Amino acid sequence: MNNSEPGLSEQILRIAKRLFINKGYYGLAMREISDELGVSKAALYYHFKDKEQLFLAILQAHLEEIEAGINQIVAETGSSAEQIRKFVAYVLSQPAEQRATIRLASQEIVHLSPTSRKTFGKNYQDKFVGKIQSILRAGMDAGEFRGLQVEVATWALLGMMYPYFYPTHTGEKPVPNKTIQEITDIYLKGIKK
Amino acid sequence: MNNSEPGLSEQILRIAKRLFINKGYYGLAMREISDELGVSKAALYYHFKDKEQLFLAILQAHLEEIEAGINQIVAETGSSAEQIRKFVAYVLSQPAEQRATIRLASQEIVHLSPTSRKTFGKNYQDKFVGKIQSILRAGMDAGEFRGLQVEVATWALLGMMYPYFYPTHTGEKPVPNKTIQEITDIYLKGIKK
DNA sequence: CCTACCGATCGGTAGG
DNA sequence: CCTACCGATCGGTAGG
Repeated sequence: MNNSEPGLSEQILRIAKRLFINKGYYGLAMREISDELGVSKAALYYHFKDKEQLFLAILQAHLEEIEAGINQIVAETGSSAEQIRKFVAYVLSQPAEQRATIRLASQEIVHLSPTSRKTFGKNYQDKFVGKIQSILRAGMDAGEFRGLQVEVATWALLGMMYPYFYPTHTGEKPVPNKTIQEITDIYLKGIKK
Repeated sequence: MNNSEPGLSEQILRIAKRLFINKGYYGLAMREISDELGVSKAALYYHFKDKEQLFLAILQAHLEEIEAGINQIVAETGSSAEQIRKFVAYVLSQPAEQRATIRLASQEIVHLSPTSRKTFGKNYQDKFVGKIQSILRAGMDAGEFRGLQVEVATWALLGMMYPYFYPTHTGEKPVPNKTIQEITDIYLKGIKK
């Protein structure tokens, strides 16, 4: 028999994601999640081994979403500059909570166990940062961009988007198109030959 | 009689700063600070009302240091582009711990009481973000930079430096001069007319 | 009475 | 999945 209900695991992930974003890893008690869901705290531990694994599941799901987005852009789009433009638009057009999840990851991984940190760090590099590096490297090889240190160029781009990953910065409102365009213009103008 | 000893208050601030950077606001127990200093935990509460006030004192001191640095640059330097160049060099040439303090502030203020958050937020704007805004606005008015949204241009600059505020990113090593130069080049090329 | 603390313990809460 | 709990540790404060 198919279960048409949302499934508690998914509900936990959804609520916990919102709460982790607003309160941080240590700032959120497991109790708050169960209370909002109207279940016991022990119920959370039935679906997730511990707090760390719940947190990682949230980050992992988000990482795979982003990876899919980037892969699609790279597959569909022509020039490296156009790929960068699409990438920035894609990320900054996400709802505030999705944007905040990227910040959550880079901000709170220090609080995880060395093993989890290493595993997630590798995924973060493979599915996200590395993809951007590849786009930039291709653009440099093609003579589209200047010959910069690829890592420096990568982090310059990610850094420019970072302020919009803070809920306090934009509130719950979407990033205006004009802002997205100006950010992209500054960056591309800055790295183009 | 002058007291030539360092003074416990200053020692607390120094140690706590390093620990807050590595463990975050909730991740650091007051006990850990007192243990490293070889004093009792109660001694901390003699010098600082509570954990929040200790944390704020650290951020406040750092903010005033940065403000002084920016003020000096603005006073000494000619063109807006040159001021930006000096500002980036000044911030990224700081030791890793100093760089990490800026990240600490923007990352952990959410965990403070609304009153503290508001007060510090105003100072952060007045002594740091607002100063950069002024430089960029002056550069735009003088026709040195393109006509961009000043806030967008400000956060693009701060964002580009942000990755170097993470200890994990550069380790304890200083930011290489070549990297500082490339970051500045990308940004200035991007906003110049 | 003051300063600069200490040893011990308070009420609550964390993850499990 | 729940009720009923645990070991430990948290920030903060008592008297002296």
